[in-house]
Amino acid sequence: MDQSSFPERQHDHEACIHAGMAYAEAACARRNQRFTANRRSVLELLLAGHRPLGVYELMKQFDWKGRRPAPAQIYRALEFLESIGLVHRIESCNAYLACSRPGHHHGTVFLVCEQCKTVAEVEARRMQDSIADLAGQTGFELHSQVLEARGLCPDCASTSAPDGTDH
Amino acid sequence: MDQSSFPERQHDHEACIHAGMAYAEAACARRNQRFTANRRSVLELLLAGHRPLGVYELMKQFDWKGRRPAPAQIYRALEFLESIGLVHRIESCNAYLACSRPGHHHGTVFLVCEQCKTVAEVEARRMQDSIADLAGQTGFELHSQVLEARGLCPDCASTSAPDGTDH
DNA sequence: ACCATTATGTTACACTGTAACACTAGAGCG
DNA sequence: CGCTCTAGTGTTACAGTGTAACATAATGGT
Repeated sequence: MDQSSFPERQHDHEACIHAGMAYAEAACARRNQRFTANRRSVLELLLAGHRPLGVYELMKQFDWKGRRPAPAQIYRALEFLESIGLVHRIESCNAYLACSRPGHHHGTVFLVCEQCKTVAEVEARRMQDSIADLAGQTGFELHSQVLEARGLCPDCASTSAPDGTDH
Repeated sequence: MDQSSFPERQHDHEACIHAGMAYAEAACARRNQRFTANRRSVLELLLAGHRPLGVYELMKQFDWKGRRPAPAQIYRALEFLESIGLVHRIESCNAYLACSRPGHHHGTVFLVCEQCKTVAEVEARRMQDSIADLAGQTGFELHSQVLEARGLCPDCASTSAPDGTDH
């Protein structure tokens, strides 16, 4: 199998952090909203973590004048970042992930590795179309979707089945 | 639009409760596992509720010799019922739903109404195939999927846009 | 009857999420 | 500059979700 096509392997982490911060600046400017220290810190932690982080994890990492913020602080930043498409909530993890491709966050599927906890975000127009068809056929008015696959990323799949009988 | 095809409209509630209980009996017998009072009660509540119920809701409804069970009690029953495919966890609701079609619970999508909270469970082989393809192409070893659509069921969509401009 | 296994009853606690309210920083304006 | 309005913050308190651990009870097999 061509594991090199797995998204987590081919992206430039520094670049995506930078792109994320830059996109956030631009998006806020465009909407006349403020990219405050609080929001900036949460986004930086998520971009650096590069996997879904729970709110407590964020709180612990939040080195903030010697004190720790309350949950509400974090949730507010997350809600804001989600609203401009820079952060996704991964429902099956109760955790939040920085979007790796700001500006292209429509109809994506999250491939969640149950072992190393990394998440790949892949475009899935066919699934998007399928679910829209399904809604249309049944008269359901679609607002949003939760599309998450759980399993093992190529790295973990190969190490947990090193004899080659990995399927 | 043909709203009569929306699954929630065309099923026989009494029959699905009965089928669920009967299926549970059979599944337990087949596996030499016990269908205890605890498990039976939780399944009955879920079948009767016919929408996703949180653990606290279940606990409150659990009229059980004048006392209330602790969460662990409920979680144990839910875990068991999920393992034999009679209950699904709806991730985007943090709640549990009795399977409306016991024995056919593979590759289904849940259509969650954000207004009346009902959930329709529809077969979606195309989405199943798409996600399997996606995993195959990227070398991801797929274990399970979370496929949930959020929006308005036909009833709620029509009442919230009675002038016909519902999209 | 005995033992092993499975499930229950219970306590306690950790994580996740929200409501409410007082306070502060910025933006707009006279 | 000072006033006012708003968005965002800092904080407390609490509600909901989920698990660990351990003692007890019920069942099944020999």
